[in-house]
Amino acid sequence: MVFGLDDADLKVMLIQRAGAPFEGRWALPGGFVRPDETLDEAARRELDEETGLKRVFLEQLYTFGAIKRDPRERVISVAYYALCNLRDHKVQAATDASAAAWFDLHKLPALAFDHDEILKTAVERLRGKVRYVPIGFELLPRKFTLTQLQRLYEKILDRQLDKRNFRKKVLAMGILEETDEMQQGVAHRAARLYRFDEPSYKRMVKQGFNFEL
Amino acid sequence: MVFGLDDADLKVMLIQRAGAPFEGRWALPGGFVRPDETLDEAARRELDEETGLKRVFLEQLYTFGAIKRDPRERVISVAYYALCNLRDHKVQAATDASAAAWFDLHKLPALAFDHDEILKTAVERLRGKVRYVPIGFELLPRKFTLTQLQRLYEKILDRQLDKRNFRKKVLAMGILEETDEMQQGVAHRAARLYRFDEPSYKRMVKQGFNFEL
DNA sequence: CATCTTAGTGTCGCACGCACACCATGGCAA
DNA sequence: TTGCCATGGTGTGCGTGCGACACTAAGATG
Repeated sequence: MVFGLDDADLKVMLIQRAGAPFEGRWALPGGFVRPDETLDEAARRELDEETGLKRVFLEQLYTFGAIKRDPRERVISVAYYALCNLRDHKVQAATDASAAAWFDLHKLPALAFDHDEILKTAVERLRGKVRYVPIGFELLPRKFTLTQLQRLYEKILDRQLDKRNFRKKVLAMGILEETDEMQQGVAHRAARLYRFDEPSYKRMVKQGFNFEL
Repeated sequence: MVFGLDDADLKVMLIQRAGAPFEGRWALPGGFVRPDETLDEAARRELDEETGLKRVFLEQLYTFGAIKRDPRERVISVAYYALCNLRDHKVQAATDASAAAWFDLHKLPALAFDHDEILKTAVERLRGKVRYVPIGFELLPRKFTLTQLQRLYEKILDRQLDKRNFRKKVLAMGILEETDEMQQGVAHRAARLYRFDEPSYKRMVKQGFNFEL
């Protein structure tokens, strides 16, 4: 699964199946593992082939092994999910002619196979993980405003957060680096841009720091 | 992996390999998935076959897919872990003559294949999960004392906890049911036995309750 | 220059987490 | 029977972090 943040909304990329079974239905991108590659490598290769994305966050989710998942034959799927932002990474449609599109998580079509279940598992994982691991930053451009960050967390957690408390907390963690750049081209007061300070985050984790939002 | 609590220590069950490769080395129990069973079913069947355990907590952990994990051929392993207590469930050695034994997590031999890595992943998961999901109770007998519960958490989290604060917190959650039974056959004041109140825990979760220790 | 939109900032009360020490109980041995 | 020993069981006070809450600042636009 590829999750992306499109200014306002959290979206997932689906591709439309060209052949049977489930012809015309939307499905999660995927493919088969080759004998000479690890699962991680296979996931990265498929991601690249179907979306052109490289060097994004990618993590194994869960392995689905129901017997009749695929009506043709027994298939076991090791699901992975990736996070990216749609600004820095232009996502190209898959090269093999099948249609690809971003879908808002609240407006999903019926999916092929057991992909509804897989997607649901991924959203739960994302929702659980985003609170105590700073993976949310993967969805934002490298430089972002605090308001963007807050909107992101509001989307994922599905509830409103208080602006002052949010800023206070996230700044107090000391994992954001203030840049001297400001937002450009907005029709109101420009906000300051921040950067996620990964090295100092990692240093702090080693000393027992616990990210939590 | 099968984790068990043996009064004092958290242990894992290993079996000694009878044949090549890694003959004589200790390894995690496991086996192959059959065409007519799901992954969960396969995990349960193997667990039963190798330890006689039924109806215990069992959960998928992670899928390991490095290329040369098994020197013979490409094998992808979907790892599961189970929790049980060694009092209520008598664990019998595997029927197929291979030796089985419990090992303290701090005194492990070198394991076959990449089983060290798998086990390490499981311990991390257990350590992370035990704090916000009440799976710790799976390792205790159905009725247990608060001190037993505390010892368990101290083992898993690997640090000392304050008795008064621990009791206060865990009792305040309202997920423990006080029984009218007392500990038997101890050479000091007997402690009261408690039971994990799963129905009321589930009810509370539905209303937004968050277990956390 | 008025208006509009978002940026950015501080306080206070409360609840929770943590540190901390003593009496109760019951078995056992002298 | 009595003393001893080991563990069970209990409350308070302090500090910190969390959540609720509203107004001024800046910059673009017409």
